[in-house]
Amino acid sequence: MGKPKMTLDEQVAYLMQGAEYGDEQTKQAMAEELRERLLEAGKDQRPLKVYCGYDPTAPDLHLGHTVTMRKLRQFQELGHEVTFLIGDFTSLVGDPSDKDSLRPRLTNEQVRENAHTYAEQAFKILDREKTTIKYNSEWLSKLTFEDVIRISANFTVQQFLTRDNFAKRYSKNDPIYLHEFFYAWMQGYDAYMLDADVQVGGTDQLFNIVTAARKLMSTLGKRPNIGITMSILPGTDGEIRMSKSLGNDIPIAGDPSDMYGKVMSLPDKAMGIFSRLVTSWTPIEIEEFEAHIASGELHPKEAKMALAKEIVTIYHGAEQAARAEADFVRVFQEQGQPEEMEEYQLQGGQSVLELLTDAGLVESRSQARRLISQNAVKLDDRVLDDPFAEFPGKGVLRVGKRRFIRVI
RNA sequence: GGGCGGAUACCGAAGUGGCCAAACGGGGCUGACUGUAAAUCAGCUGGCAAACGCCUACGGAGGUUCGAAUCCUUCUCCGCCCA
Repeated sequence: MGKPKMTLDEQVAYLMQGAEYGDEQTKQAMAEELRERLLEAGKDQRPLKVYCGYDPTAPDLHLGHTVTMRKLRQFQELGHEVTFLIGDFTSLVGDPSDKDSLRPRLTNEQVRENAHTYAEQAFKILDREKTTIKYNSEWLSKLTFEDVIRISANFTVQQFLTRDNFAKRYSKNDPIYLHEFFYAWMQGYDAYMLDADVQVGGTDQLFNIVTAARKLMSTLGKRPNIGITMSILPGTDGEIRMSKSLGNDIPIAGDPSDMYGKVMSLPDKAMGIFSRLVTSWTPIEIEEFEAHIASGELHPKEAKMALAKEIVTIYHGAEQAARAEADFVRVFQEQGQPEEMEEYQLQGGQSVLELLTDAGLVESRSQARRLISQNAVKLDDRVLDDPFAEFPGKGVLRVGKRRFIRVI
């Protein structure tokens, strides 16, 4: 993979990068266990089996979704076997941390379709050739009630209540549904069926991976998997978990310039975590990156530009990334306009408001009015402040900071 | 099975008959400043309408009232207590 051979310790550092367990001891323990497993695998000349489960209900992928994919990718680079598990069965239950768990049940077709979208995006990061895609309904749907009871008898309610998410809700008298316990249960069973050496997930999966899965695996006579739980990527506000519904996400399918711009709008303090979670930089490179910023050698703006370029490159390629950067410089540093933009064919007699709506630059006429009254609409640097005036003519129309269209 | 409490906009959370498209905080957007950073300041944040306004919206369905997020009935869901 073009990466120089790493020593065992370097590998451990690389693979543990961005992992977070809430306490240092668990982290040390997991790192140590990973080290041993890597050593052993090396001796036996076998790759580790690594997997991460994905819920096929989220169709619009953003950078936050890619954190675990990056981690899988790193394992691939080091020659390990990766399974991209679609939780088609699990998604019927819904993750306890997911408030939206009452959403309508997806049809098999929708699941397949979402899974496909997911995988396609994932292959911008993962090596397609080295990735196995599986669906957990393959084994979960075959379990009998008897199987479930028998396995469940190895768990106590108290064990489940150690999960922070449950413990909190329990003490707050918020509902905890019985079936939610089975989310962790099923995840453990997946790990068992996949013979997983390593399971990757977000920190919100800590319990599922580290407690439930390990317990279930050892109960059923397998070696417990090692959990790599990744820090949660914050959104563009730099604080709160990236999420589409919070509006602070950076979609990965969108326009390269927009993506570049969104990264640039991150608070400086978020650069570290972004570099660790969503770039392909090595721990050493990241260390240098941060050291240079800290020492003042690298201006934070330059640093962020490098970060933005790196991230855009991953999804759109070097050429597009360079173009996005050039656009950014032109538009925001030199007050110019992007090199390329969509075009809109002017029709005679349209008002400013009509044009904005028709060109799809706004979500509603009300929003368009608001923007106009906020002086956010400009045609070639001239503010258009009357929504009902006839649209003046050809030129570059700009709405807010980043929406451009060429009116022809 | 019984008693009590609860369900509010993107999220959290006020509001207990008109002044409620709904306080406040977060998030988002816009403008100023700037490095599309932080900090700060100002504004906006359901839809339609040139406008008067109109429509949709406080879990669902009915009802009382000139008028309901607010009162009543009922249904769904949740929590607590008792059994």
